[in-house]
Amino acid sequence: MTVATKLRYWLLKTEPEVFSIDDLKASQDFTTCWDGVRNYQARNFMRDQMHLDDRVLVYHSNSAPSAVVGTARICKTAYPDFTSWDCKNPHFDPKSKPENPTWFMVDIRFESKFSVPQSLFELKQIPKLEGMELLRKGSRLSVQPVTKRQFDIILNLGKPM
DNA sequence: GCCAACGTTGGC
DNA sequence: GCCAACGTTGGC
Repeated sequence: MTVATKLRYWLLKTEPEVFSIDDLKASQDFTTCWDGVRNYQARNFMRDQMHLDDRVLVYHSNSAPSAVVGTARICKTAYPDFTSWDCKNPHFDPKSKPENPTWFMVDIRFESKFSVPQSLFELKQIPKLEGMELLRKGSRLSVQPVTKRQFDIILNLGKPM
């Protein structure tokens, strides 16, 4: 029996001072583990809903300007975030144990960098993006689902190199 | 640096 | 279960 898996679309936030789209592009095999997510809703999206080859918008938060800067793909589905039980890691969480992990991560692979980064300010001007989670006031979720339509609008405007 | 909008913790 | 206090995120 074949299981039909629907391709999904996501937005992942990262602070470029910590890990940027250029860092992703420079990573071994263009790939990195998306560690350090410590929010249950974000974890649940990663653990329960991300499929192989799902598409990702990469967003630079806490930036000048904050913007969607490129795309990636999910290249490994959820597995335990081992940084959570490393007491020397800044994302250490004593309640997460190897035998019963609290936190999960996925791997993503660089796909494209935008020649025209799509700043938060610009995205807010686009009526068709109304309702997008990223644009909601006070939105802090670092792993967000986006619709295909939202993804395509931003991809087209971003003009991947 | 400020502060609004969260999510988490823990007393009760 | 309620909610105040606290810590964090992230725009500006």
